[in-house]
Amino acid sequence: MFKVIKQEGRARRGRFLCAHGGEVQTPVFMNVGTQGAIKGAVSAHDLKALKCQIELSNTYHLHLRPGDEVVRALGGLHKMMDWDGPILTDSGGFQVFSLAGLRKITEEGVTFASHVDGRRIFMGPEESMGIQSRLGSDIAMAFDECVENPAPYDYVKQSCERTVRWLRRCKAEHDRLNALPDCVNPRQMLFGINQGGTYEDLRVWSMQESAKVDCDGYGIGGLAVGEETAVMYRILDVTLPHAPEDKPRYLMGVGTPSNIIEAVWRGVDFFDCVMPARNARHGKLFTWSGSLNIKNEKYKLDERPIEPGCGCPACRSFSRAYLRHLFKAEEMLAMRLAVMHNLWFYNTLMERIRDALDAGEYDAFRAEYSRKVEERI
RNA sequence: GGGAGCGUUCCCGAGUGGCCAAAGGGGGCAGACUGUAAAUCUGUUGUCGACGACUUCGGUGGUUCGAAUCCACCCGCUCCCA
Repeated sequence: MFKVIKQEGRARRGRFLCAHGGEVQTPVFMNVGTQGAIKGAVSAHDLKALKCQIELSNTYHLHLRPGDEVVRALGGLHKMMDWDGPILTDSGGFQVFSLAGLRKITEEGVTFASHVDGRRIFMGPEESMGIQSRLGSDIAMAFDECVENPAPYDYVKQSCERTVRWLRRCKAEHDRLNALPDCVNPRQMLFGINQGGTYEDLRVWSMQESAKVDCDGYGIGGLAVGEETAVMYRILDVTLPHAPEDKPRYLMGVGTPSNIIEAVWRGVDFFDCVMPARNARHGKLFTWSGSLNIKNEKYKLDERPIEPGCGCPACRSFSRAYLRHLFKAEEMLAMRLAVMHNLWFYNTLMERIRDALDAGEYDAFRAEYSRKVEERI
């Protein structure tokens, strides 16, 4: 399923096999399409043109709309959105965090007030697995609690212990569902999730316990939720040595280009983040020499592409000045082009990370770009 | 020709004696955004040698301790009747 083909320090260059789309080259960035579409009017077909290897969707959102039974009736998520590559579904654990004002947590699971219509919905490990099974994704994420930061030690301890108990329930239910004769995707895999906030002992414990459950990969959750970047890196430093070597590690929801470069260095293989798409919608675009706000007045007459030499659909044809105009005029095309640029940038970033690892020059790559991509141009 | 209104800072538009450099939108300028309740949110937007000062509410003159607010005339615009 997963094979590390080259290693430099803790950084890994690998290959991962999925039911759909064949081999995934890692390190990889998964492009986020929460509701089965990338926000900004970008389709699965566009993702292909943007060098996307894996798409990510959300259990909670698709359960609310259109409903996982509807998706199943439509032949599963791949068929519905016409994407034949791998799909990872997030379990809804992040919504336990982001919809904090609208939920209640017990050992059984979490009761949410739907943000769509306010109705009560219950989701526990079994429910999340059931929904993800009906969606037919290639990778299901375990149902966890993404704890806010900061949070007291005692709460984080009890929460991450419960997340481990939930993982065992997820695993049992996942195996049962995959064996059913009418399973949408019987080759669906399951990733466990490490939690523990900013407490190193809890992180290590969580990783060790999760590793005892036979998962296809392990997510590192609950990071980049307000803590200092240095704290996130330290958690990766102390936690990843306890993750199984032969399974992929997925740093959930992270992050900036620099975060990714640094996390790869610490042994992470999978990433996802709303940042490239959301920032693009808001006019912040990434380049190899830093980020820029295309809405700024200084681009009014700038006839250069966002990034000279970039091969994305926006840069191949359009100027900064035109893109700025489209943003100012609130044309949909502005967001679409901007999102495509940022996703292309992220997917290209991963490509270059892989190339550097293949060449055994990752340390040099990291030294050159980790700081540079954070600058403001 | 007769009658009734209106003119506010880039725009629209509140304000009808002091608490008004003047509400609220829009527009402009800038910032934030990390497993997406986000095409969202925040700041700022008269000038300056700036915890104070100066200029501004069509124009001019007046009343008043004090005027965007009251009075007179003038300019411009709108509507109704002829």
